[in-house]
Amino acid sequence: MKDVAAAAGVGLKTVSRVVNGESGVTPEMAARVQAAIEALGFRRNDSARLLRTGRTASVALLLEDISDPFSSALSRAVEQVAAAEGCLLFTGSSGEQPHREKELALAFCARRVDGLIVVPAGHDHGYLLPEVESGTPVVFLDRPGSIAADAVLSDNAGGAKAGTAHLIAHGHRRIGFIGDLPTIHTAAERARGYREAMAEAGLPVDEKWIDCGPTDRARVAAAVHRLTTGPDAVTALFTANNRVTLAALHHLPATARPALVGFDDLELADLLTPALTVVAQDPVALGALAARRLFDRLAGEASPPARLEIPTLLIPRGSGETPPGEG
Amino acid sequence: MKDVAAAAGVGLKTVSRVVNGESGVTPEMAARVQAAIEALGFRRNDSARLLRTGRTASVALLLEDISDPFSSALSRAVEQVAAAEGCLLFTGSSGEQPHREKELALAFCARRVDGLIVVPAGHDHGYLLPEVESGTPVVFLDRPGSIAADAVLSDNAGGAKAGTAHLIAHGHRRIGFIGDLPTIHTAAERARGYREAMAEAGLPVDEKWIDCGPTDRARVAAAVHRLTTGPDAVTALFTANNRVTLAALHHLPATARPALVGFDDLELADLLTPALTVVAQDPVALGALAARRLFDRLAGEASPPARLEIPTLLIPRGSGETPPGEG
DNA sequence: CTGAAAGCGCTTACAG
DNA sequence: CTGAAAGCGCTTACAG
Repeated sequence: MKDVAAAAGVGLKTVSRVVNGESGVTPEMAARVQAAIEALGFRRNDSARLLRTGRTASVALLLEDISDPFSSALSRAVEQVAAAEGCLLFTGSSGEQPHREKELALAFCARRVDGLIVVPAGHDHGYLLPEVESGTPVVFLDRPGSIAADAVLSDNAGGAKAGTAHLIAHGHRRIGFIGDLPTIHTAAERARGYREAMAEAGLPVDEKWIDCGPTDRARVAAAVHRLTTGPDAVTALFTANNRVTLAALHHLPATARPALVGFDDLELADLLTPALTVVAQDPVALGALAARRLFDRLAGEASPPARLEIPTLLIPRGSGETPPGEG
Repeated sequence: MKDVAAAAGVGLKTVSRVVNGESGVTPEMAARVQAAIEALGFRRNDSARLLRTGRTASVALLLEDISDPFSSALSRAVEQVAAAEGCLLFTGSSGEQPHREKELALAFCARRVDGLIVVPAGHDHGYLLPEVESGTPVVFLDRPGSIAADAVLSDNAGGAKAGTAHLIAHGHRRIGFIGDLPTIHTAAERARGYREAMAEAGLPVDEKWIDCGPTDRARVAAAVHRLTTGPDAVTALFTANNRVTLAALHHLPATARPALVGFDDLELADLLTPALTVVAQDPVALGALAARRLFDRLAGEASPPARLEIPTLLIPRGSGETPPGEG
């Protein structure tokens, strides 16, 4: 910019004005500056500009794993809102590791992102307190955080309850629940919804029917096997997230399958035989709302932190409507 | 930082040294600075630091649509390499719109990202020339760009050729090809592979068998209908990307289906009836190689721009092994 | 071991 | 309409 000013024989401020399209520059002056800009191949350094301005026109989205379809759908929704606000988007994956979540979040804050959307991996977000206090808005997404800040969540309990009730309505009394690690908020909430539906129907829950743990194939396969064989086998299964459902589908016998309802929709769910009944989340709505909230905070919204919930949708397709003893 | 220096009664440089863990500070001095840092809640502003340093420790990945499973897999792979290099990652989606690609790419460059990985939406990348010349490495991913720069691609023609040859090997002579817009490089390459396989087998290609266009459901449905009905119906179909395959699966009759091979793997492909035979790309390898290449350039690698190709993998699962007239 | 000066590339306030 | 000065928050190069 200094070079451009020198080449055009004008002051720095005039170049700045031309670059920013500000008014109050004579056409001839502007033309001279423009010529110098092109001759030198000048391109404004936005990082420098933003340093002076105080904001960075960027927000960060901290996900569990961007390659997961749920995460990537969130990401696109956030990106769209950010773009409309003229903000660029940093993304990062914690891989469900609390130390990585913290490391990435603080790295984003050190860059002075204007705001931060976090899908929590850990349970202690005290490290974000100084950032929040110094004015960086934080919105938790998909799971609540441990500090006072907005949170945008699915109605996990309600969805699981509806899915379980759906199985009950189709005659099932012995229903298995295979979920994620109970330390994960969404997993705990979905288990709660399952229990609520059973309780409201007056059905006893055998604790052996509830199997929570990591979502790797082997563990889910073992759970499926344990729950669906033997004299005490369940007649229906509620699989509490997309990875569990996927793994279960791979390990369920082709014939004599229990009824199945999964939490989270899958891309080819409707083409399976039978088609898969799911409780679908709306990741686009979740991401958009979280981003909207973040920018509202940035715009000065000062109401107390809120927990916003997005409803889920039960989509009956076949696998959840088979009566017990048939399947 | 100035405040910290004042509070600790030391020079600015001493604070800088403590913050950066540089040696050459007496323990008592360091303790005093540390105390001031904590009292004031000081956190270093990396953006300012990086302005002085000349780099930004960030790279950008410009995708077609981050919510697409192929894109999000690329993204995770790139992120992993970037993280290992201590770089944060900007992501953005062009939505297949050239003007948006340009807008985003230039915005990233204006932030002075250290490097840029682009999945091209447009065909003219002349606008990136000044950036490349001024030292910002650019790597094209999935599709080549119009300027001299590294490109990391799948073996699209080879994969489509293998998939088509597979159908031929199973007795098909009338094979339909449903693809993306022919202006998209990958689509054109896959069509070329199809033609090559047919030619090598000495099979004539009726131009009516080749249907290229946008990948929306309606258009693909029409193509499927046109190709698979009437006296001239094909006995097999090659669907040239994940969206086309998905749409075709939804519109193919449940019975009397033509044999089917799809380009790109799908998450539940193995659980369909019949299971879906695909030519799988390796998005993780693609993303990792592109990122690797970018950082090699950043590290000074000065060889001429190269086109790097990742092989595809034919995965026979059932839908591509049915002979003609059975289906 | 420690710090005052200059500068990264821009903008904000302020004179002319 | 135009520009010189000061400053955003840090680091680099250099004295002490």
